[in-house]
Amino acid sequence: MTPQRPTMNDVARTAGVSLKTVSRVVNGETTVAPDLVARVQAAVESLDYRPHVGATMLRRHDRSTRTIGVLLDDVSHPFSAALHRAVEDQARSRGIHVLTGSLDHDPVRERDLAAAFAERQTDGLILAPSGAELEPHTMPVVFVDRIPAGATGDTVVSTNVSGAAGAVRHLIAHGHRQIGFLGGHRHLSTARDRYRGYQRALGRRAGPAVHDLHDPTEAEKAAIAMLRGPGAPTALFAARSTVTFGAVRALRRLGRQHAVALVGFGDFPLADLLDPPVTVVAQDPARMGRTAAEALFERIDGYDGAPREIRIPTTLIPRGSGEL
Amino acid sequence: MTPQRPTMNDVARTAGVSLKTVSRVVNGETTVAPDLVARVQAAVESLDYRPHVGATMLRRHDRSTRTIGVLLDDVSHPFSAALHRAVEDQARSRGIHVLTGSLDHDPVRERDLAAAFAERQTDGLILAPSGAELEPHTMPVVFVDRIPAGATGDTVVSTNVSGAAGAVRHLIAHGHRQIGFLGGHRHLSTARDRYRGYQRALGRRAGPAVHDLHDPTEAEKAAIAMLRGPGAPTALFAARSTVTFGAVRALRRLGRQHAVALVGFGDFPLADLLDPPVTVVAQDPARMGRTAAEALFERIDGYDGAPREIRIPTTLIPRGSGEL
DNA sequence: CTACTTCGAGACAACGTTGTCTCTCAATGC
DNA sequence: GCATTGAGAGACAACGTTGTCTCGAAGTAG
Repeated sequence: MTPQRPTMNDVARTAGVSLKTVSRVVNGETTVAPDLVARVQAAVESLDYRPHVGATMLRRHDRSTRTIGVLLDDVSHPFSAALHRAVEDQARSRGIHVLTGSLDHDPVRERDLAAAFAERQTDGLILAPSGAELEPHTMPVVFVDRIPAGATGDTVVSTNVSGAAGAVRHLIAHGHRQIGFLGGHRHLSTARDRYRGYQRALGRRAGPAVHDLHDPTEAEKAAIAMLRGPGAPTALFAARSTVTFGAVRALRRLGRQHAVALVGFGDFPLADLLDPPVTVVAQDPARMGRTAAEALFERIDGYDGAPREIRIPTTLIPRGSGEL
Repeated sequence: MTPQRPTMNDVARTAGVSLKTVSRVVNGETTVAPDLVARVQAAVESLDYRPHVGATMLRRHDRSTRTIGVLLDDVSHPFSAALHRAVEDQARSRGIHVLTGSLDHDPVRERDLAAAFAERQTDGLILAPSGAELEPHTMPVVFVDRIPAGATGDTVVSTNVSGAAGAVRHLIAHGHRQIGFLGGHRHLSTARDRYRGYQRALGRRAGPAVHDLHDPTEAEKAAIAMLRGPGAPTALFAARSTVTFGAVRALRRLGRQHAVALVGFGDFPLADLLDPPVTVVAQDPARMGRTAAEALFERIDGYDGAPREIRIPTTLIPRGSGEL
């Protein structure tokens, strides 16, 4: 037998008033006599009554759920986690709840979760797209970190091209001419843009490049091969933090961490405590999340302008590894 | 004028069938003639019809929302983030969505968010308690990481006492007799338990102790003071990872990172790349999240046994800093 | 003292969907 | 050829709540 939560009718009966009066009290209307209010509240307490959200939504014509969805690569990854947190803070200030999901770069998961959130009628979605064909939906969507392949909507990204170019120019300014590139999956716009920045800074002097590196282990192997190969670079540019970790390990392994320069894209905790401390182009995931949330709320509130592409600046943080 | 989503009635009209037939098709009942199914589906497509969740819930007597809440200290903190991710994975395998919230050790926020989730009728809650008085609620709750002050429910925690004791015994085994303790807020059960483990391992030989350290900066100051003070320890035990960061910085600042031993409670990325690599007692946040989610789902499914306290073992990972 | 206003509180319908009942029509068995 | 069955499809009520309408009582003005 199910516990059967009490309804307004039960409350009305125990309080000895009409159903509608309970409704009024529950909704804080002022047109109820004080003693009745007290009786109703007592009954609500004693029965532990809670309004049925479904019925309330139905009657109020309220399709808004005061909930948004956030779909990121992996909520346990520091970048995604910081972004998520910033979105949550923005949402909290508006009394809105946040549903989360990790996509792991899986297009199927992306499509399914986006559809599920649409189905559950979240009021909006913040999505780090990895190339899924999204079902068309009416709900507002803001893309973060990467530019989606097909769909249109507001997009919040780092200044990937100029950030990467700045990193490489920094290496050039420190005398490096042979600079290697280690990058992530090229089907993601971030990987492509950072490579473009690298190329832009170097022109025809572009050095050896390895793409589509997935995790630190792969990156470590690629870096070792590059440093042992012909035309070995004197400096490395690592286009994302997992690749940076692999590069750090590779240099350490070869005992060349003080001989080969390294600049990574994306800051990470303890970068300043490594030996040498790692120079990075820092992104600002918190600001990206905040900005994405603001854009989404504007859309939810009815703003209907053309899709915007908002670029969040990156910052070069010289720490030692890039100034060798 | 509101966009007004279409209802089943609209679909029925455009498909030229009865309301109920649409309901049957939408719910995948098999007692509908194939041509009607096709007509209805076409109408659903063309109108972009989606069932009204409120009405569905109402009619189905379905108070379940297939959603759980996860309230942790800070979803951008690696420990919370890993735990969150594990919960999410468990939930996904059951087709359940996850609402998140960061509490920042704020009891008001804890109470408010727990109440809000109860209000929105999540089916259950996973909570890292920090001492708020929770309103009584009917929804199942599983506590993680810390043991709540008042409320009762299943609890999933690390083996804090024995883990801390093991860390300290490890230092003792390496010849240390004067071991300092750096810990977090004592109103949290984790801080108290880890201190108890420290005391248990040392008995009356317990060394200097500083409690209630909040962030790396505070911890760094405290460690420096301790190492400069009278009876300076030859080894440090840092009871949480933010404190460990501060201790690492302090030793580095004093140039004593190869002279004073350090064991931290809680693993962190790149610990193995520092100099010296940091020995830790690793927790298993992913397993804690998985376990908590399993416990919660059992409760949601109706299990009604006495509250359980599940302890997830910790693992000592010697890396160098504790073997000086 | 009457007429008019105001205010509190209940009756009733409606929101969009699904469970149950009923009806029709065709297929089946004897 | 008639009764029986069953499957497909519609009519209707109901879920728990809120908007609207109504009604009675009390207050106010003339």
